[in-house]
Amino acid sequence: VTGRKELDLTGEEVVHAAIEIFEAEGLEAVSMRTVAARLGVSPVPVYRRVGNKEALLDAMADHLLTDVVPAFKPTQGWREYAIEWATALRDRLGGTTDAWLLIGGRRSAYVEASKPLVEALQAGGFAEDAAVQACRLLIWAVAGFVVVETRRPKAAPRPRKTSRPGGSPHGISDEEADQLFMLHLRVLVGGLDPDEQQA
Amino acid sequence: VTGRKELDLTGEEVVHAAIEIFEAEGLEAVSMRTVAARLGVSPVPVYRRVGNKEALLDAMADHLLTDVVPAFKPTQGWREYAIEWATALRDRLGGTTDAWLLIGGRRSAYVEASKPLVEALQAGGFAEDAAVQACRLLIWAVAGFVVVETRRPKAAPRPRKTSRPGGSPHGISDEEADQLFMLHLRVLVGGLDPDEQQA
DNA sequence: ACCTGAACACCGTTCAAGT
DNA sequence: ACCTGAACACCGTTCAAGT
Repeated sequence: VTGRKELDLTGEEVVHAAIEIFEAEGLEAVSMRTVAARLGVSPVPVYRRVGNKEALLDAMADHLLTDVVPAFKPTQGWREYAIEWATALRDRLGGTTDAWLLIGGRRSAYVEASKPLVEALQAGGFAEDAAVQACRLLIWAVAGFVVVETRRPKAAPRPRKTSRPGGSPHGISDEEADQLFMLHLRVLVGGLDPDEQQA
Repeated sequence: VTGRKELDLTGEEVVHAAIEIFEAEGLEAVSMRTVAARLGVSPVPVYRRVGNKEALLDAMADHLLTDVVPAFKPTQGWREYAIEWATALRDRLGGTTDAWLLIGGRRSAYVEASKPLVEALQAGGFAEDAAVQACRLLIWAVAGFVVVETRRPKAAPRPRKTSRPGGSPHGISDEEADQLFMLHLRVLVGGLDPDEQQA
């Protein structure tokens, strides 16, 4: 076996520090320099552990979706579990102000969280590919809700035109959005059928 | 009437220049400085027209969703139109590499594009609030697809770990994703009903 | 070997002149 | 009035010393 060098700074620690900054101050406060500063080192060791900022964001996205979905209890039906699963995912992504910025375009981040749902669907009679497809549909539903409904934090420093006419005539409130999300899930889950070959 | 000063640089021109850079080189190439340079001026006039970068991105998002959806032809049913509408929106958002970055969190950008669909749904028997809700569901479906399936451009400069195990065991191909998007729309549209009070 | 300090080429934004 | 040049406080990233 090769000897493992003893390091006082691990990649884990770097990601952890980045997540702390992210949860406290939002994604734009996360920089290679602020992460390094929080760890009390220069930027160089951070680069040595995580490679570059893109890789750090990848790792943060993975971390964010670790252990978020509930376990599948065989006593419950797959439809019930699918709704629980999607709601847990939404709560996680909607809970942090700009989690969607971190998660968008990083399909691989969903892989771990998907596994219990895919298994539950297979237990419910879905073929493997159909289960994967159904899971993807639910991911889209969650991601769409989060990306559209999560407002980005603002600073409002110099608005040239105070209010555009027609600014939000078709808006809905937060509680309505919540109920509507549940409706979306019910329509989607209700429309899925293990016995129907899809796509 | 107050006299209108004659200007050789308008807010329109600024947004147009920004959109050109965005479509050619992606969102990260759009900076107040690159936009100014393309217009042959210093950053200051750009700030004078659009306020700040956040406001420029808002205007770009509005611009991106202008005139993208087809008109509703009364000969067609609302279900058919809803699918056409969502597909047009998806093509627009998926066509530019990181349009979702621009569109995420900016609910107001969807308002104009939503109007024809809301009208079509009302013509199909939906009450106004039910039509707005159904439209929102479709926006989520489109946004979710785009935000998850659109890969971000990469540079791959210094990957510390070449491949994580379990990288994408549950991935699907692009064509599958397209067909799956259509399935998503059919399930969603099929589940909508003007006569059912929802939410 | 691994760190720090300094540097390079950028950002968003604003200030003090210039015309 | 509106521009430009320069500046401030940041970025991501890398280089040349230092230990």
